[in-house]
Amino acid sequence: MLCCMTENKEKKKRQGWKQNPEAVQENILEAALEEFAERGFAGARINLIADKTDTSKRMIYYYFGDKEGLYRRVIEKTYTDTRQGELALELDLSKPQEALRKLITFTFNHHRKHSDFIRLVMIENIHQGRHLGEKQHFADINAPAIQRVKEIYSAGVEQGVFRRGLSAEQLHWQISAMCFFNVSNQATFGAAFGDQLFTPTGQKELCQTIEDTVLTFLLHEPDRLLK
Amino acid sequence: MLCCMTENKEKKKRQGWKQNPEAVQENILEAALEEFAERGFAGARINLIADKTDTSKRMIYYYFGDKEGLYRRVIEKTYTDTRQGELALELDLSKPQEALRKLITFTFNHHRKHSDFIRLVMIENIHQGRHLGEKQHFADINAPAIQRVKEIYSAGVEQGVFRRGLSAEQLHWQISAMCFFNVSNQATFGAAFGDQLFTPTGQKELCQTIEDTVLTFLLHEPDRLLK
Amino acid sequence: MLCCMTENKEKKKRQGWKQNPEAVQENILEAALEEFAERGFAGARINLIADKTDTSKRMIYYYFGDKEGLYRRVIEKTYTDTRQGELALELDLSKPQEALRKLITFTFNHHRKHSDFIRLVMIENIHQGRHLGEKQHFADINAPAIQRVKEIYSAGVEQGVFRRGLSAEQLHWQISAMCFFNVSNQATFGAAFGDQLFTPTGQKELCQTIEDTVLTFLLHEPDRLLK
Amino acid sequence: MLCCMTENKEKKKRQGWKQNPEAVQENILEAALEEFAERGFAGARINLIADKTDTSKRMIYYYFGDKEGLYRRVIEKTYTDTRQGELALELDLSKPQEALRKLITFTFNHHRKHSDFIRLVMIENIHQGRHLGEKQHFADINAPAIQRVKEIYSAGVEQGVFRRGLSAEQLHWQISAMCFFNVSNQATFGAAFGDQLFTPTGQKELCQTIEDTVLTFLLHEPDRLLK
DNA sequence: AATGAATGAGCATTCATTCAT
DNA sequence: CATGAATGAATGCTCATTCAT
Repeated sequence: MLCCMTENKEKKKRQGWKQNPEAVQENILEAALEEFAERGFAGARINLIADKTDTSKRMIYYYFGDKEGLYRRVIEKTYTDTRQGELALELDLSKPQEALRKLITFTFNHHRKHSDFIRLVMIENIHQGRHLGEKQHFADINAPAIQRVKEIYSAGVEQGVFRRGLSAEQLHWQISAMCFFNVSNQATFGAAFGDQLFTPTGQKELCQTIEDTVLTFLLHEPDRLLK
Repeated sequence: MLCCMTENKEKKKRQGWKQNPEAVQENILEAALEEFAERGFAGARINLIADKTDTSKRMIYYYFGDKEGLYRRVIEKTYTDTRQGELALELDLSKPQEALRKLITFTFNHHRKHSDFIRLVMIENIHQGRHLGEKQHFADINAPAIQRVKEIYSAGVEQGVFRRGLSAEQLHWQISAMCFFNVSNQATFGAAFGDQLFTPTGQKELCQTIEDTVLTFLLHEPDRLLK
Repeated sequence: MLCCMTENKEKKKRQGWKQNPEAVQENILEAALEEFAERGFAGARINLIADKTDTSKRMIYYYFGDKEGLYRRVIEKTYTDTRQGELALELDLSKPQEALRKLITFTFNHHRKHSDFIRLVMIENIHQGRHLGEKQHFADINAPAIQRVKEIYSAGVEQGVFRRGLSAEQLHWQISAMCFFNVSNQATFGAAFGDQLFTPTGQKELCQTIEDTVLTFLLHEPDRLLK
Repeated sequence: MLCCMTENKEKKKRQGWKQNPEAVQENILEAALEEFAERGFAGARINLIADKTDTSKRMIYYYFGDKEGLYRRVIEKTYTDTRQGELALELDLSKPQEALRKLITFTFNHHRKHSDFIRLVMIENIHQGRHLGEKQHFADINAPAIQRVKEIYSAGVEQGVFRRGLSAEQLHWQISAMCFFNVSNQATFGAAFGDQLFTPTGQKELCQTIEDTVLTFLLHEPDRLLK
């Protein structure tokens, strides 16, 4: 009553929006995103999520069933938000090289700014993708990402700028790999090899390098006569 | 009746190596590696680690102090083992292109085979590298990885095969990024975009692509006159 | 089989008062008082406290946070109860000597009857008073004890019965010391010097002696011309 | 090996006196006294005692059997040392008042200086004197303490200075009570009623008061005609 | 729709103690 | 005499979850 009861923290909650189920759920999802991204699924604490919320622990169970249900919804929301954010980017397909560089720069910066998303993806990979929900639905959410690359690549091939025979999927994979790794593995890579790559100028150069790498690969036939 | 059984498992333990502290520690570390890699730090259960062991839970605390101490030692061991495994690879510096392809193939396959290592690195990145121990020591362990690339690149430049002005660090980063991502993000990438990349042939092509990408980048000056 | 039983005791618990947080806390505090008084802080076992309770171990943590939090509350409650018990005593200030004897008899008997309180005070002194909570609050709880003595002494001085120049604080200290020691050190004193003082008649005489000692001190100027 | 193994602290131990069983035991007893006095029986940790020692934990078991055996020996030693210390005090029985004041001053200061002894006695009282060993032996150790008072009192009565009919036992009890309580309850009494009594001057006055109290009681017949 | 009270199962950790040499 | 390695049994505490209103 007076002292402890760690589980019932007095909280000054904005009460105005009560009676609005969707807002309450949204509010819970935001809190959960933070917590899951910071501590992983097992490390996250329902109590702490509730504390970050303007509602109570009981409501989490009311709306999401259990911890896993909440986590699933967080994952889904995070992917959806991310892909929707990407759709806002406008590309000029008449200049395929420029478009591709723009897409890479965008992805690079987007991932840097949304480390919560990156962390959540890592966490979900540790869980071997068990919480991605219905496969088809998940695929649908993500389809636009490849589509984007495909449009640019096709335009480039049509204009005779890019070489033929490459798959948009692999191109997207290359871009993803480097833009993702840049954020996901910064801690260990920096500790192992120094932080030069992660300074502001290091990052600018790295982004440039990724663009150059992908573009060079699109422009030049690889040499397999080894020396 | 049922409740206590977890701790009393009749275990057929090899008793021969008792009184051999190093073997006992090694045995614990192996069990812990599995468990941490599978469930993360928070999700790992000391009891389950002990069960995989030929000794008891008590000995874990005897030798490693607490869960975090054990985890730290697992991380250190995993990195050390990995880097030492890499040193076994012999490269012929007189043929830089071939050497680089060989290094990439090796890294690609090594990472695929050691998904425990990959998972542990991901986990540690989620923890923001808090358990890597003394920074200098960790850097020392990892230094050879860059050194390898530097030797190949320097040889290539000297022989006029590779273009000048690139950093070995960035090259290592590129290779790492793609070989690591291939394993670390297989679950989410596969679910989002299909498993073609992760079939046996898909993987063969992907490895080839990584090699081509890096080599092309080393051979051709990038085109920055955008079209 | 046997090993888990301590926690699963079939206990006939009065269920009527559930959902009554204050009663539950009170119930826990009583059980804890017994246990702490009997075994000290370190020796007390949360499981045993829970067993003496009509609720579960979990509720101890729910309401008191941890063992120390519970102990703190027990100490506070014990002091509060004791001081409040003392306030019930009615004293006739028109007869200061009688009033003082009555106060001493009361204190003597009170301490004998409440050996739990005495033991808890000893335990807390061994812990060097670390759990007494906010100093001012603790002082406020105890203030009435001195006030009582002060009233009697002032009345006695005004009536010309007691000599001037003594402090109520020291008088309270004298009374406390002897009434407390009588209970607190009975075990060792009895073992060392025999149990005569602790038989019913021995105790009656001892109480009388304490009264005589304090009163004689109040009536007669001490002789410091040593012989 | 490298990091934890909390139980095997590297200790720079004076090795010179090894092979001397009595010195080893003495060394252990001193360490144990500190630890038991500071934390009580249940709170004391065998590991910490061993750490304070110049020998190992195993030796504690070798010489003392178990924790309780060690504690018993500590109690016995403490009482023995204390009583022997008291025998050093020389008293002039031709001046009984002076002798008694001297004895009280000595006891008062002795207890202040040996708070370890006081704490251990408190602890043993909490354990209800269960570890005092053979009763007769313990009584023999303590007998001199009363004897001392008896000599003074008898001398005083013979010289017509002290009134007749009092018991040396009670006198010793009075002195003990106040001198003991002064140290044992300083923490709680100070917190409850302020620290004035425990400042250097406060203590000087308190000692004086104890002397005055006891002597006045010895010189004046108590007044039982209450007013 | 909402909530404070309640909880069983299990968690990391610690303890005094004994074994093997 | 001496010691590093080993251990069973508990200990304090936490977790996600459900009850009762």
